[in-house]
Amino acid sequence: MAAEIPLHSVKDVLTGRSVAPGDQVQVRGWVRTRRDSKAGLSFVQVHDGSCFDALQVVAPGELENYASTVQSLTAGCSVICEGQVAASEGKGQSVELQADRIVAVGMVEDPDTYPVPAKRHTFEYLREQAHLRVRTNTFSAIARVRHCLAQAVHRYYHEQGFYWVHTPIVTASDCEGAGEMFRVSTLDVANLPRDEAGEIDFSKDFFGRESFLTVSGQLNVESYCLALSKVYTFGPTFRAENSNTSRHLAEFWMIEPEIAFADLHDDADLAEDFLKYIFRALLEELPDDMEFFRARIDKTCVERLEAFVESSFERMEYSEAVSLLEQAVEKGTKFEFPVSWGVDLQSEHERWLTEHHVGRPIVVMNYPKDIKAFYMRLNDDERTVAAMDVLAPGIGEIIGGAQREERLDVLDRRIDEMDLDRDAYWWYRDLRKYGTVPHAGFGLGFERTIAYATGMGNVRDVIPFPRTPRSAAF
RNA sequence: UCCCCUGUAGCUCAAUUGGUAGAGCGAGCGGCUGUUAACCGCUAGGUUCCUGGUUCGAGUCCAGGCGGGGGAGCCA
Repeated sequence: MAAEIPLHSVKDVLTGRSVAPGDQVQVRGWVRTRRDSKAGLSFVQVHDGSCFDALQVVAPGELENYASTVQSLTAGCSVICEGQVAASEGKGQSVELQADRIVAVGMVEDPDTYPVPAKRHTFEYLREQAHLRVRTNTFSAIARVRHCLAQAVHRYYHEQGFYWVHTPIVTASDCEGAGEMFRVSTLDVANLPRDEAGEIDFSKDFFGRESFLTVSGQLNVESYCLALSKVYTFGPTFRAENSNTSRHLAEFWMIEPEIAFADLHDDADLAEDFLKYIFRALLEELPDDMEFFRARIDKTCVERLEAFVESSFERMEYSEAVSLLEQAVEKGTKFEFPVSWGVDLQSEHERWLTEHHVGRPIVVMNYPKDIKAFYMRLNDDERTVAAMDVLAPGIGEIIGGAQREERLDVLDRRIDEMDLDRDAYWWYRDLRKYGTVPHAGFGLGFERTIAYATGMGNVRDVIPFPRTPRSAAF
């Protein structure tokens, strides 16, 4: 693999950014298809992940390994190609590579059983081939979108003066209260230590107490917020809920900003500005990939995002949402579940609001206190808390957030009302004793965001190796 | 966890009232062509998810299990 010939990505060659027709270049990648022409040449589509399109490599019959190797190339083979960049004689691409050397680095040992040949596959099948599905158009595009959005998240917060805080993955307290948790233990499950009462003795466990994988970085990040003012987390989150839906994963990534000296309206403003920023970045940076999603996955995804970044979120009080739904019922809309003030909105209600009533994302604010978490700030009406959900068409709840209860006496009252243990929250309560301030934040599900942006219908297809109940292959 | 649907060739699916397995795509070979969802021909490819039951006979009917999908709940 001598290096006299400069290596370039497929993207370099196709965009002409650092390569011009006539240049000698080397390109490395994987074969998507090969088409032979008995005029004595073959066309090999080579992709390397650098962009959506593959590079057409023209292999003349004069290559010394033409018959022995080039004509045996099939989908999935890895190759190194050297040659001259040239304007294409055919339709479908502006430039191509006129190869004078093609090295097969790794052949596909049995093309008949290669799991992802160049043909249509269902997403369900490709989930079982998660190690190879990224070689397809769809999944390589998803990988690039995921990267683009992740980079945009960090760039946005960095530019806005936020600090990225690495909250712990392992949590040794059970006070997070956001759902079922995965236990982390080094105890021998076949021989558990017991105390005198016969209970499992977790003091013998690795951390000297029960420990779990985090279900949210929020409580921890609040402590950093009350010193650094603007912070966020972006990392993996784990929920052991037995949820079997297209929008739940047992392991997913969540972005949780937290801002000090801020109320619920500041929180909603941040959510809106933030989402617009990352979607604008996606539209600008990956037009080819987004065009693919528009053409093959969801015809409306691009116009939806374009409208999203130009319009403002609909904002609505919970009470207003309930009366709208009640009016809809009076006018004949059928819901499976009844609506009345005090009950949580069902999926069908959220869908009606965001898809049917306003047709774009909507922020619902100030929910009844009895259906929300203890740390959400009690409003002056004493019956609602400063909570918000951002609902998106097709996905449902994409953001859940709140202004936090900063008053220790009210927080303690709420902890007691919900039958929780004040001592377990001692350090969280400390934050209210020592220089407390109004503050707020939210959690954005990263996979739901990607699904919304691309029109992909299942979050299992926008994370490389999905973990769901009864499924942790790969 | 609950409700509904589903499991046949590498993949996507057919198979009449229960009667002994078929197509397209993919793959291999050949033909044709600066090709590009290529096209034409030929060939290979099956423990019909598993276990048990009914029957002369089960891909088909019944029971249980396992896997997959959609919806609900929980939530992001």
